[in-house]
Amino acid sequence: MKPTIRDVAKAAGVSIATVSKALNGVDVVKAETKLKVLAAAKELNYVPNLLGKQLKSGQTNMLGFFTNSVSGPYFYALIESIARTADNMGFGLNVFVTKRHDTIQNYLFGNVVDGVIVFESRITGPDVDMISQHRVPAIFLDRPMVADKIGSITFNSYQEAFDATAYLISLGRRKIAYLAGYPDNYDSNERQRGYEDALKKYGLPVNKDLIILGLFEEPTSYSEMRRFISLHPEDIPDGILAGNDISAIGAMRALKESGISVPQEVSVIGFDDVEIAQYFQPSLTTTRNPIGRQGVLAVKQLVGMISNNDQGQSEVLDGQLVVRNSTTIK
Amino acid sequence: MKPTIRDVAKAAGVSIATVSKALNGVDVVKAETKLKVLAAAKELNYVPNLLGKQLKSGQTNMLGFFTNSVSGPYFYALIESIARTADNMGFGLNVFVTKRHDTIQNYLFGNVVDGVIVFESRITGPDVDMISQHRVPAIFLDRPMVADKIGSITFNSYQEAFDATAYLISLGRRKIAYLAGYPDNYDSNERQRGYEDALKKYGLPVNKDLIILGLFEEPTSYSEMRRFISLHPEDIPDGILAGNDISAIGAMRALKESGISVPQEVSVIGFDDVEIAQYFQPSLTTTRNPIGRQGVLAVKQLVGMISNNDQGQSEVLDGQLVVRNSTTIK
DNA sequence: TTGATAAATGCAAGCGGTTACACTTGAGAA
DNA sequence: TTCTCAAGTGTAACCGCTTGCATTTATCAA
Repeated sequence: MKPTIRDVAKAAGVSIATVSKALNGVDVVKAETKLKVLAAAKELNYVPNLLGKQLKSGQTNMLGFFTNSVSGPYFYALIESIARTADNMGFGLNVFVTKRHDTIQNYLFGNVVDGVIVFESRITGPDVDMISQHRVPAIFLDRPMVADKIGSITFNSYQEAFDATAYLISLGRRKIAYLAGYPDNYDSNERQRGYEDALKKYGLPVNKDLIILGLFEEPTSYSEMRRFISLHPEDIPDGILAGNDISAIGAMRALKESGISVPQEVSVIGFDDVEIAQYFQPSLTTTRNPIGRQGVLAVKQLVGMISNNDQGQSEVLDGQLVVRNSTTIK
Repeated sequence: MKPTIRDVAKAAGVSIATVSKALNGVDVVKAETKLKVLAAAKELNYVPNLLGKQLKSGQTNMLGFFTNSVSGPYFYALIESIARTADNMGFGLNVFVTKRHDTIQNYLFGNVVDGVIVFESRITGPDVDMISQHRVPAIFLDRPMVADKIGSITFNSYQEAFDATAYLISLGRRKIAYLAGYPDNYDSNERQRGYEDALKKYGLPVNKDLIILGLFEEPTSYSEMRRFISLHPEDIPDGILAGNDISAIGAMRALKESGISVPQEVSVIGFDDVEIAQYFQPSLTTTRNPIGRQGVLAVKQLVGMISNNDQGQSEVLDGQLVVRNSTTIK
């Protein structure tokens, strides 16, 4: 059986209280005793049961990451930075990809994490109320939000889309499509809003037929793009603003297969600047979103709320257009 | 304060034992009482503290995933399938990306997970002994391994590399380079062994100069490939077996920049068939490794060990060559 | 009505730790 | 020698839950 603190106490010939103090560096134990305890612990390969510790202390030193998906390069860049930062700050990371709402609740409020990072559209209003009520510090990544012990780190999607669209227009593109993401996704909608406002600003018509539903995924973007091309063979746009990079890649594949040249006939812009964007042929013009920074800031703000009782705040990160070879002047 | 089982008991006018039984479906409680308890629990927004539960029951219903990296498309495909399968089987997932060895030990043996999936070269012999001793069920993904309550799910890297190399030879390629991964990585070494054995089998020389260190990463593969080209401009290989897909992509980028055509002058084969391989231009010939299946099987075997006391076993998955446009006959 | 039996419920121990507080010990002062 | 006090150690309560077993209540036959 796994040794407990009692086994160590017995082996060292002291009480469990002394073992606890010796092991946790509470410096009231005599140096000699401490050595005895340490030796006994090592001898038995003792590793403390964290559950006992956590139950007693009310802290788990664990962060939760709740998400509805973990697929796509955006997410792995995000998880990477969250996991690494959490580790650096002395926290472990729990990743929950469940779709079951009751499971989410159980983990969210089951004292299994000290705080949560949320990218999960199924966590809605009532849940947020519960989060407040249970006083679980939370950071939202998929929408701006601020309340007691609740904050957010989001991108400036509206402005980025506005600028990217304006850039396409400056290249002489006049018929620009938007490849939308999930219908109720905040970023996708903000990007669409920025796209439409830019069109208006420069006197171009806003045409709902040019909104294509790519759902942030390659296959969908590819097939919807193909469908669009076959439906309007004479009426191809000369610019595409894709909801994210992988979506842009799907669109470009469809264009290529239809013999339409990128960037000459159609210029394409993505979002995020995920790793593959620069390696792709043609390399992708995109808005670089500081994904890694989003993860870092999320963890830092969260840990601040947990450890220093900080207030939550809504931070908005600016992206930056990176011009590569998928866009050119018309 | 967060309500506890005592609060619910008080509100429902019963004992905590009854609350526990009512809430956990132990069907000895009277229907009427159960209703009262459920109502009180809902009224108070009661969510049980999982730590108490876990400490008492000795089960956490959590799986741990220990890895040294989470970057690259291989890992996110893996995490995705692990997380999803774990969820389907009623387990949560803890992801540990820490480099700190003592942290690994604390989490690994701190009763915070019921079993672990390991892709982490820093977990070596002594740790494995500890794992056995602490009786933590474990699955290794980065090396074959079998012992009591320890199993593995790996790829048939040797055979896959042998076949891929043989395929390049069948296309008339005679000077084939191997773009190696991490030096002490099992898969990378197995692939190299298969590559070398195929060369020997078909009477081609094995030349250590043709082993290029790509480290499984795009930038390294790109720069090492460039370096190779500039050092031996007259002596470019006509085939490249890359340690993984992203590495192949790096090599192709370098070749393209040097004006060397793929697949005509140099044919390139990757490993894994990650999502991007099919979308890339030229689309990548590669060995499809069932990454998703690796994750699924890992979780299933692990849960079998946890719940049914199954024996650990070493499962080896076969890959399959997928021919696309990065290879052609010479 | 009473007793036997079954159905519900409650008491209390215990999971493995931490920690307030009480206790023991020994050194130095009176 | 006796007292005081600091240093070191130990006792026991507690964190929130589950569960074996004792106890209470309900049911029904005699």
